[in-house]
Order: sequence, then C-alpha cells, then structure tokens
Amino acid sequence: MKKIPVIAVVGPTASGKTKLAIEICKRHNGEVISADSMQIYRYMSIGTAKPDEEEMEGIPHHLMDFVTPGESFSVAKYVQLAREKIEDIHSRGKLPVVAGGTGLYVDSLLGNIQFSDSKGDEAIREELSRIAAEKSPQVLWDMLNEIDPDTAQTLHPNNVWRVVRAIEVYRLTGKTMKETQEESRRLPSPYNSLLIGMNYRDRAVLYDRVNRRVDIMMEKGLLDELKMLLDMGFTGTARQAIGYKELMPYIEGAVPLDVCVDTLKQESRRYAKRQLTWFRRNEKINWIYGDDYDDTAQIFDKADNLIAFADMM
RNA sequence: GGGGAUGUUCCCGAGUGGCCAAAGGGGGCAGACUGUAAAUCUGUUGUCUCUGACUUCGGUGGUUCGAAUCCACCCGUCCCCA
Repeated sequence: MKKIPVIAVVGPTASGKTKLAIEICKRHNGEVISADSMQIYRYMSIGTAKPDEEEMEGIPHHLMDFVTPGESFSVAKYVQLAREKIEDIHSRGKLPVVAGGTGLYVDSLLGNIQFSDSKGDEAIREELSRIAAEKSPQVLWDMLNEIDPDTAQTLHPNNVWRVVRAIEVYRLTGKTMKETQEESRRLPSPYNSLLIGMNYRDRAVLYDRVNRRVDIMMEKGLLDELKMLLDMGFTGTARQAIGYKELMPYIEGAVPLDVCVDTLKQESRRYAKRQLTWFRRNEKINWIYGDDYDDTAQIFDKADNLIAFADMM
C-alpha cells in the first residue's frame, strides 16, 4: 500500500511555523492540520496565536477552534481526528501539512501510536493521588515499582501524575504501562512524512521573537479576550494555556500589569525551550534556522528544496 | 552636618572565625515525556590539567594557624534627624 505523503512543520513557539506551513500549502496545494493542544479551543485566539483569516490566505485549517474550553480532550482524541483529516485531505488530492508545537501530538500522529480504548477512571486517580499526598510520592512510586518496575525506573517519584497514570493503566487493563506502550507502537505508520523544524541558531533571536509576540498579543487585546473567557466560565485544561494564567494576578488586582506581562514572556520563553528539548531528540527533523537567512522568502525556498529532495509526491 | 543600616556567586537572599565555592528561591542551561502535554517532572549552574587545585563574598590593609564572617580606613547604597 502506498503511504500517504504528509509534511509536518514543527518547532518552538514564535519560530514562524504557521507562516511556513501556509506557504507550503500555497506552493503544494496543501491544507493545514494544526497540532497544537491549545489552538483546538474556541474563543482562545489571541493568546494561542491562531492565524486570522487574512493570515490563512485562504488555506483551510483543520483541528483548530473546535473544542469549547472546559470540554475534555486528549492526545488519543487528537490522533483519531487528525488521521481522519489526513485521509480526507489526501483523498481530495491535496497535501496534508501538519503544523504545530505540541510534540506529543505530532509524534503520536506520525508514529501511528495506537491508544487503547480504556479511558481514565476518576476514582482510581483520586485514590492514588491521595496516597501520594497523605503518605508520600515515594510510597506511590513503590507501588508502581511492584507491578511495573520497568516503567517505574523511567519515572521520577515526584512526577506523581505519571506514576498515577501508570498504575491506573495496570488496574484498568491488567497490562503494564510498558506493555501498553510497546503494543501501541506495533503498527507501522501509514504516512510518508517529511519533518521540517523551524528554529534559530541564536537562542536570543528566538527569545526576542517570543517577547515581541507577547507584546503584539497585548496590543491585539489579550486582556479583553481573557475577561471574555472568564465571563464564560473559564475552566479545564484550557486554563493552563500560557497567556491567560499569567495575567490572572492582574485581573485579581494582586500584581501590576507590566509584571504579569514580563512573567508571560518568561513562561513563553521557557515553553519554547521545552519544545526544543522535545523536538531536538528527533533525528528525522530537517531543521531550518531562521537566522541563516535574510528574509522569509529564502526560508520558504529552503523548505521547498527539502520537499523536492524528499521526493514524496 | 548628626544618627542608624547595608554592600554575598547572573538576580533576590541566608551565612558572624574552620564542617563555605558559600543554604534557599528566581533566572539560565540541559534532560525526561504514550489519554491534563502551553501540562508535569528531573539534573545542573565560579574556573581548571576536576575524587584535587585555584580565584571569589564592595576596596585596601591588618588580627589569626585559619576570615564572607573580627579590626582600621576608604568607596557605594538606603533610611531617619537637621
């Protein structure tokens, strides 16, 4: 069976992924599938740096702006939906271009990870979390070490949530996390993917872009967007999004706005760094360093070279 | 002009004679990551020829076997009185 060609544009926040993905779509008849854990939410546009109508230049964008803040979502759900989108786009003779900074989503999708049917169990989670809180994280970790030493070895006792999850998986399925993960990787990927990573050789350049983008978000009315979300009852995972939680102390009158904005910039920079840590371990990524070029046109051409060289179409 | 306080490693901040290259926090850097992932967690952070050596705690000089810690003077900052 012929594999489906997919181009993925990854990289840290504010690196220029969105622009590049749209340009690739324009040149190669593509459609964008977002791989961003926060752009999935409706009403969160400025803070998640969703491209607006004008920036999209008529290119269809999928898996963006379709979950109401407060609703639950998961990698498994993302992968399922993204697969359908890729099928759909490909069947229409167009090129799927996955673009986003959520490494887990991208890798799970392209790696064709099979998530089992078992969901979560609140009761189990509460019970286990309580053990960590009332006794100690170490006690909980020891429990995991009894049933699944392989996974326990890879987890730090302080990473309570992961330990809880590993034990939960075992209780729910009778299989250890390690077995579950091995099974999830059995099916080969149906995609012939080309990964392009945007980055900057000089970290300061990237950080400067991040800072400037936060300023732009503020100018666009991030505060009003947050207030609107709060009026709607802002809950769930969506609330974890960088851009909103950092401004809360100001809304509550506890901290001056400029201090909150500085924190927001800092958290954004740290996030960019974490994203790099994730993507850098992937040797299949073809990196494009923005500071190697004088303008975006050259970056687009470089991407084109990569695509031509990959000869995937 | 008088009185008081203070100056510590990138930042904040502990440290009042040896156990101090110096607690803790922040930031930086590096890493992990399979149903919350913009989350969660870990390591590291003076230099070097690195199980030891060397240079640091405003400056200079001194006391001492030994000082970031004690003394003298100097420089800077802050507060109060005038």
